[in-house]
Amino acid sequence: MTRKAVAAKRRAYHHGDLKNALVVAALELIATKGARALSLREVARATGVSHASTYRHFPNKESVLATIAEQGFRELTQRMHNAALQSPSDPLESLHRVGLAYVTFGVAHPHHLQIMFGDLITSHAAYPSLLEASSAAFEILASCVRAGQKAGLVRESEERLVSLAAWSQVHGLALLIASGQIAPKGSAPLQPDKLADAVLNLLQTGLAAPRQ
Amino acid sequence: MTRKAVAAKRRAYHHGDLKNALVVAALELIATKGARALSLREVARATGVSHASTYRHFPNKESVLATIAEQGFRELTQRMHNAALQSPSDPLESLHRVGLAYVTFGVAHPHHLQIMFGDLITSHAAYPSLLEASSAAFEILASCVRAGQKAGLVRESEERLVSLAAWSQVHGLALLIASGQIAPKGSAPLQPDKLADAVLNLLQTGLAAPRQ
DNA sequence: GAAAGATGTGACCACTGTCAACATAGGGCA
DNA sequence: TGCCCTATGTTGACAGTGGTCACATCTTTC
Repeated sequence: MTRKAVAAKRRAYHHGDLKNALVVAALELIATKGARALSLREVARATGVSHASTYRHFPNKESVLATIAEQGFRELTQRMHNAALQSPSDPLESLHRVGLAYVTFGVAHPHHLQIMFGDLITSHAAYPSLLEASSAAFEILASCVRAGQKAGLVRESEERLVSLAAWSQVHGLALLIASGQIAPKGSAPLQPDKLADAVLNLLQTGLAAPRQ
Repeated sequence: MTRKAVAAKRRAYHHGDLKNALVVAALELIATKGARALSLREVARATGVSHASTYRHFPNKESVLATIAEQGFRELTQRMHNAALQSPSDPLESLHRVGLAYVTFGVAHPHHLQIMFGDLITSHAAYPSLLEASSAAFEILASCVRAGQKAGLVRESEERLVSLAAWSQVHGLALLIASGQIAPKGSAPLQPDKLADAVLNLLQTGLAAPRQ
């Protein structure tokens, strides 16, 4: 039997690698109907499998959400990493690009963001690999800050504080945009990326007016 | 019959003002078991009332959450308002205090924050009074920014952008703290308010190192 | 080829949000 | 006073959910 035939057989075997199939189906449903509306039974139905089979691959619903969150963090990390690479010689520019990448991700995948940061997952600590994935994302940003400090371009306060400030800035912006909580008064709907660009500039230079 | 007696009678009538009682019970449950775990039936049980009675006062579960979110925004507004009043002559200081108040609220009521900004409420637009309450909160911050600009202490970019930057900064920080997503590597658990203080200072002065 | 283990299934449980039919208490009107 | 109407609360039902269990079926291994 050729390797291909074996693979085909394994695929046919009671349903192929169900675990992945389930996650994929879940992602699809989430993208259309939102994270909160997700039901394991519907995922199973969409995959053409009985609802109980899910429990052969995940201990419970939360753990499939954790898997999805983890994937989200990994993609986010990837995007931020790529962004940082684009201007290796200019840490401030890197920081800016990384922030943009974060916001862009959030705008593109608002539901994913909800799973990653909402309260659907009771305790992230219960999923070590999830924790690790989210740390990796944070680490990208932190390393940009460190590089900037080494180059004398970023303020010399404790690195963790500076990173945290940058993180919460982009995090807050992404969430506000993703949850549609923007533009209180009737105003031209600014493009998210222009908005992010402007806010990130302010993050760099500060809100206070420059002293004359 | 005195007005008091009438009120007392109305209170006794079939259960007093159930609507409020339900909201109070819901808040209590949320504070202990989290927003996601809330069930209308449990709320009814805690109030000592049949499970369907809720539907005499709210069209559905989401609308009781919307009521709670609205209350949250009103309290948040109150807190920010008080904070701003504490240093009426110094807009930058006001801004700082308002930000602190926001974060403090989030730390004190993380579950409330989830209801206000999470995806439990599908569309805020469906609840005009909720929308109004959240705008009021934002408006406090915006007015601080305006005052600062008038005094020449805050950067003269478009006011909405500056407000948005400030908003997303405190919002992001509050959410990160509230969701326990802080301090990636084993490190001294900084006090949330000290953290907020430092981050808000950075917001004022910017991340970039001052030019020599 | 048989035993052992992994994977999928159907029946079942307790629970939920929501609805419709019914019960009851009070306010307004004769 | 007595009666009806309406607002409020109750009971019972329905469909859908997360989760568990004993059982069936396929694969691997010896």
